[in-house]
Amino acid sequence: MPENSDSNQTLSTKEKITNASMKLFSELGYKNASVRKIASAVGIRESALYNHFKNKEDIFLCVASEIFNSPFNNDDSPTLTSAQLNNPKSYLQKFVTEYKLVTFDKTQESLFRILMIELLQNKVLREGFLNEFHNKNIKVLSGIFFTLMQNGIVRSSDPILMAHEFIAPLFYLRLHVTLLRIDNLSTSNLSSQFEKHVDFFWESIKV
Amino acid sequence: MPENSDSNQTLSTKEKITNASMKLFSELGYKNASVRKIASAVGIRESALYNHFKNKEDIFLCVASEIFNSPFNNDDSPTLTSAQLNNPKSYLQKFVTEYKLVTFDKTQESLFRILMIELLQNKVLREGFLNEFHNKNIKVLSGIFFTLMQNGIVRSSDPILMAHEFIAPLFYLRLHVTLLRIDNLSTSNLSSQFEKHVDFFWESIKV
DNA sequence: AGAATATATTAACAGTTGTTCATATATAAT
DNA sequence: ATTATATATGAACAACTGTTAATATATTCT
Repeated sequence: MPENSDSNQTLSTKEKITNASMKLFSELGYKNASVRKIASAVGIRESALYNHFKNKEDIFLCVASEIFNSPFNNDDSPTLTSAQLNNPKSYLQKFVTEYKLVTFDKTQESLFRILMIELLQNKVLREGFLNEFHNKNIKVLSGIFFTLMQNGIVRSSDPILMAHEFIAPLFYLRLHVTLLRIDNLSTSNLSSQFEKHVDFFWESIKV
Repeated sequence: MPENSDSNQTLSTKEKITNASMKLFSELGYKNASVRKIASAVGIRESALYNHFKNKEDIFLCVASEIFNSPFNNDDSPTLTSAQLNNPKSYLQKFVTEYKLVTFDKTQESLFRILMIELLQNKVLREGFLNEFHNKNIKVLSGIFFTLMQNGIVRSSDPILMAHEFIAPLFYLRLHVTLLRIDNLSTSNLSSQFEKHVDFFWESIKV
């Protein structure tokens, strides 16, 4: 039996629930997204939810589990190839392009909203944020900057500090975009700032 | 009649309510901080709250109004004195010291938590964040960078971009500290990063 | 002193919450 | 076709929500 999750029609009830929950959690937060709201968004009664999930928290965990396995973390090669060593700025540009893509992707935006809404109230999300979002990025980037420093391509400094300085404006930008989009405000000004950041940063570290 | 708000004893009931509410809102968020929890934290019944505030939202607005009139925004002279022109790095250091102070201040931390918890769900807070937190800082800083550029003290670039690059790591750092402190984790590593940011940034822009 | 005002309490309200149960209706397996 | 399984429904539950009303107790004013 075809259990597709793609187009529209042949979605299993369980998938419909997670989709509707993702939307409602990202708009209302955990507490305000009641099981009745979720159920009616799916088109069933609230008691029917319990045939697919143990309870409300189970639904949330199912949605939240998607937050940290972004496409972002997988295809990032943690080591520099010699080709990338020859053009380090373009490597940073590629990183930022990916980051920008995630920022403007609809699904990733919903997940990011959930993360930000519940970040201060949910320990699991906090740990995921620090480990998967922050530390993983810092580790990858600081490794790259370390190599670049050793080869005399960028100025000598603390690689971890440099990674922090590189990632922080991207995160800040992503949050900014997310906030504007909630109120349907234009983000065209911010869109180009991703690339400008790379330019500025490269000017800051190139030797 | 002495209506002090300082030490401990002679707090008016209204002040007790706002204090308890600030604590509960910052720990639980708006929805989870019920009027009964607030009342019992003060030591009265929930109905007595309505002698001091119109409703729950009124309490929240009273607390939230403190978020954006931080000591931070007032004594910041928006123009550079000639003395500051002679030592521009120390001006940035002063800015960051202030930012760091606010980050580790207990009251400001509670208010920042409330802001971050409700940011994505409360339009007023979103607007306050963008206007009072972001735009005001960008305006002050970009003005300074503009002057420094004109005097050939820092490298030529977009002053607004430069302000963004300067403020983003500070915000990211503040969020990071806030998250760690929720779980009573050590922030000693991060504490020194504020100063390191100034050093790194100054190296990035000095001509 | 007594009158007036401010602030507290108890009780109740209507609505919402997450969850469970018995039961009905589809779908699949034999 | 009959049985078994998965999934839906409607009703109910206890707990909690913000808020109001009637009433009691302090505090302040004259």
